[in-house]
Amino acid sequence: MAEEKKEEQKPSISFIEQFISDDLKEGKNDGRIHTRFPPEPNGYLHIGHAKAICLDFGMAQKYGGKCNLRFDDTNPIKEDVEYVDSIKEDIHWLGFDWEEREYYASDYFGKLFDFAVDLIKRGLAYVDDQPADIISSQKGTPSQPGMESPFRSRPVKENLNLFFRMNEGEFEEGSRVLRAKVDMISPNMHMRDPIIYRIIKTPHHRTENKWMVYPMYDFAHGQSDYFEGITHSLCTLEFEVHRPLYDWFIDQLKTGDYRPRQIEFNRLNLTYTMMSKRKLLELVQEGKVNGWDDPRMPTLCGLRRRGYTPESIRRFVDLIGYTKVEAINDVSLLEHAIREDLNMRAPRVFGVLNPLKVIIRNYPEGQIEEVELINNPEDESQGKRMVPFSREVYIEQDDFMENPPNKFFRLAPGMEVRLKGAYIIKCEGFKKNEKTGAIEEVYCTYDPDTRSGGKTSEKKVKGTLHWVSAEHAVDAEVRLYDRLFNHEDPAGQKEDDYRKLLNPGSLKVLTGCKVEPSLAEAKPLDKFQFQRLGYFCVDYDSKHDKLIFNRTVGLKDTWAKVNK
RNA sequence: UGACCCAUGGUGUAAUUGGCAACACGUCAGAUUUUGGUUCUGAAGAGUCCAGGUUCGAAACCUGGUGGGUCAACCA
Repeated sequence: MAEEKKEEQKPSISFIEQFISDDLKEGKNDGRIHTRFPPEPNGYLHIGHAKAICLDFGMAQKYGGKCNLRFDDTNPIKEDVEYVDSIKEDIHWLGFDWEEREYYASDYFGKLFDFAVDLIKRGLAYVDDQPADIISSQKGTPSQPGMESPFRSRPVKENLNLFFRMNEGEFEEGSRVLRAKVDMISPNMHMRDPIIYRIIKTPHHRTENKWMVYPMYDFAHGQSDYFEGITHSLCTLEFEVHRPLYDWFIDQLKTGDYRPRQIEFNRLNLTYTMMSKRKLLELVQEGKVNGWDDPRMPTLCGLRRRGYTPESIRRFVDLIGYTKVEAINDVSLLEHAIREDLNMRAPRVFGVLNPLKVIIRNYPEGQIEEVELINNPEDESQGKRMVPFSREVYIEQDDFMENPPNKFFRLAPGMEVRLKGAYIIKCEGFKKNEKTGAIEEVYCTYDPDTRSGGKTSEKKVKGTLHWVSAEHAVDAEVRLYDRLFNHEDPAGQKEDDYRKLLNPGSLKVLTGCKVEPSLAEAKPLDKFQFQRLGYFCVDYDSKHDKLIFNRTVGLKDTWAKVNK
């Protein structure tokens, strides 16, 4: 029949992918695509980097090209192998691989030095003896042109001599720099005779003491791309104004038609957190969080420890897209991505965070039944498990109210609920601490005919609770995480110290939680859904006799919403 | 007294390149449910920053505004 079939929504591609596929169609670079991910090894990767990684590796993958990993290690003062290792680990964890193409800007120090010498010889670079503040003031401002350095027309021979001696270690750090001779009155500040080499005597983590002069990032980055045959240099928006300078360098360097094409895209920003490496480092150093992998951190290692999967992060990145608009993405979209993933994968278990003892008075003392529970209703292949049931069980404190409001489908005096997978129980009474008002125990009876799966288990009740048999329960610590900052955009608040915006309640540690016995052997990073509560992940600190769970994210809770 | 970039529901993105503004998240209803989860159905919410212009037709092209961002490290 002529059924009007819905037009399959063609997945739209980003403007970057559009450029790439156009270039490919036009046969540029012999139809080759080669990208690179160029981190500086001076900190841990965060989810913002994940956005770049997914693009760099993703485009190469999709169009049959390659993606290099290149460490932009041009500043030995800030960089360290510790970071090199963590960066490699995080990229692999995310699901990408650079094969044997692990490069370093420091691999090109020789070539870069030769290029600098070449520029000097061609009268396109000179040694400036002035101190930093003078050079800086001569640069002018964005709205005022700069002034030429008195050393700008120094003879080639003298420049050469000085530059070599700079590298011999003959001069103090800061006493001289090498500058490219471009244009001091350019409206683009980056073109005003940028410094391209400076003296640094701190040993480099890879080249050690071989060099006394180091190229600036701007003098290393574009050329490194060129040396590696990169076709598409994808980077974030703030490098847009650097592009003319990179082009200028490549113009001096290139011998044929080939040149990398730089395309800029927007950074990833997330509500209630920040991506500034410097500020994240401060949070770590000042003990505001417990290390780079604190589950509240937006770092990849933090998210990993929190229980996020690489799939969920890739999915999230895919959802937010790449544009030139500076955007702030709602964390709820990230949370949606991890829920969506874990819903399919995480086995369901019973865990009681704030235990309240229920005594089933008509259940035989000493009797234990094993009840069968489905591990994951979304995935039959995950099978079933047996969970012990007995006369005394723990339920959640929130699941009992002495004076319940309307539509409270849980336990209250005279009300019936099902203990999931077991029986329907009815509340006959409770013990209350008269001083504190705390409910200490709840007394119930059960209906033996209502066992789940049994013939008469058709009986309907409004509420179903999770539970853990008191005698079989395993103790656990549970760490509940909330947003790190109270403000949606803590980094955007210019005046205020971002530390004042920290959420004091971002970590709550619960002890004495009760979880079902099947969890006793859970290993770090194992993920579960604590039924009716959320997704939880075993922490690295967890031990066989001291289980620790991190809450990745709560389940959607419409009851909490109406109850507000 | 500058240069460059940007502007589409609350948020993030689309709109096959000039042809009925769509999707996701979020929100709100309802159905299903032995998870107040999931799933399913539906709804509200922008007329595309503003003003002109080109065109039969503009979110898109042009001009001028407005608003936001980036650029003045011997950082990357």
